[in-house]
Amino acid sequence: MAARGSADVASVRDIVDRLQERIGSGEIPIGGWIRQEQVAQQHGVSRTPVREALRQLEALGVVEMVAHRGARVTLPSTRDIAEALEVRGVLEGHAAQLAADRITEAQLEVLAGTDATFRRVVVLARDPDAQEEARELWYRTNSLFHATVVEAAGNRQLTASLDALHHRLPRNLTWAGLAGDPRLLDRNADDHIAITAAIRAGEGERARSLTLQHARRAAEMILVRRA
Amino acid sequence: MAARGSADVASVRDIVDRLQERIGSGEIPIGGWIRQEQVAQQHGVSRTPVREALRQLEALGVVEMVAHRGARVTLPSTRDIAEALEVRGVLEGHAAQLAADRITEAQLEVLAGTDATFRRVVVLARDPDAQEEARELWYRTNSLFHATVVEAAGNRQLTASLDALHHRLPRNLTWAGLAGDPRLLDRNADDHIAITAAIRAGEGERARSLTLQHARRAAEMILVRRA
DNA sequence: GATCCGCAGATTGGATCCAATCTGCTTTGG
DNA sequence: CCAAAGCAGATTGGATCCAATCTGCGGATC
Repeated sequence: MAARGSADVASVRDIVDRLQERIGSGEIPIGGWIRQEQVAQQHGVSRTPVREALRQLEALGVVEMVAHRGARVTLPSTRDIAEALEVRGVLEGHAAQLAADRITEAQLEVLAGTDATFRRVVVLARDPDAQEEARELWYRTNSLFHATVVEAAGNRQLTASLDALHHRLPRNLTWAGLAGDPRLLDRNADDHIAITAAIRAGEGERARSLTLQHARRAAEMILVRRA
Repeated sequence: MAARGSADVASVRDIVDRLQERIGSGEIPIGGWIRQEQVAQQHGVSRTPVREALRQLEALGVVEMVAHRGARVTLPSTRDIAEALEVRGVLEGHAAQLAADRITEAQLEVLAGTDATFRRVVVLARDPDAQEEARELWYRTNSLFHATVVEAAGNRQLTASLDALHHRLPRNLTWAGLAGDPRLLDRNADDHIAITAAIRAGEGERARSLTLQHARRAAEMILVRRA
């Protein structure tokens, strides 16, 4: 059985997934170097499959490989982030539009649930001692909301394109912009609720434009924070 | 110097590019297997860098690797193609909308040139002996048109997302739908010209909806052809 | 005291080697 | 004559080995 970090003997796919997790969670910091030998030992394999995994991550835009120096987690520029969020808004907007026609009753239930949770987060975030809990809850809820809309759109290529974009962006970027300002958080909750309402009403065009606006507002907050 | 197929000693990046070319041009057929040893010899390297290149292509969705059997060029399903074309329409539609605000005079010149060439192709395609020439010219012109619009949009993430999508689709797919029907080809030329006009007039919303319609028509033709 | 040079250690890139697995053909049994 | 078993060749997956290169540090030089 597993004596090392995770499972004994791992496939390339496993290594890719594990590294994505560790990068996404911040365990491996943005701009940080990834040592092949270290990853190899953690997974109980030689460097060969690790190198292949790193090449996949390179193709996905998650890391960049520098000759004879190694792989480091891609550090997106402010421009990259702004552009990626714009594209994300476009794709999610389209997903929302499709969802308005195709969403199932069960998926609408899920959205109703996230709406309620977003409201709870607004309240929770007022407590200075619950910031970490609020962040975690908001992040999970936000992920669920967007994943549900995209799933309801029922277009796998759309899902794939959005996944690719997300992997190129640091996680919790939006929360960094929301944190500390109750008004922004409140508006964020309103955005989600309005999108749900438009989808439920079958108003695709409105769902699309609300989603695009929502993404652009998120982008603004993030860029202001970084400026 | 190079005694072998292309350049002597190639980097992983070179191998990726070369394989993409050979897949895109149809030299390696869809569904065909890629032999590591063969590619290695053609590039004057061992199988190690070839495997890394194949892993990148796998991450890009260009090939799929089957354990102990090898890499084969991805065979997209009809559904995959339909969905990818839908997403492409959305992204290019957005690009057209942005282009309407940002396009330069020089880029508009290029579009004027492609418009003229599209008209020439319509005429050329009436000659049964010039089919191959027409196909080639249409393909080059179409690529230039879309590349120019995306470039004018000035969003690198949008470009990257579209490139990723294109690599997942067989080349010359649209021509396969257009070929042999002068009415469709004529309409295709009209589409491009109308989009150019909307961009030139700065009417972003119209450019967007025309582009989306254009993509959907292309999708329809392709799917009818495959059905 | 600052700068340049060069060497030791660390790390990667790629070649080669071997075990595991798959394919297709041949053989064997019904 | 057909189906199942088995064997040989081909091919991949991964481990290991070695050369090339980069980094950081210490000493020589001005």
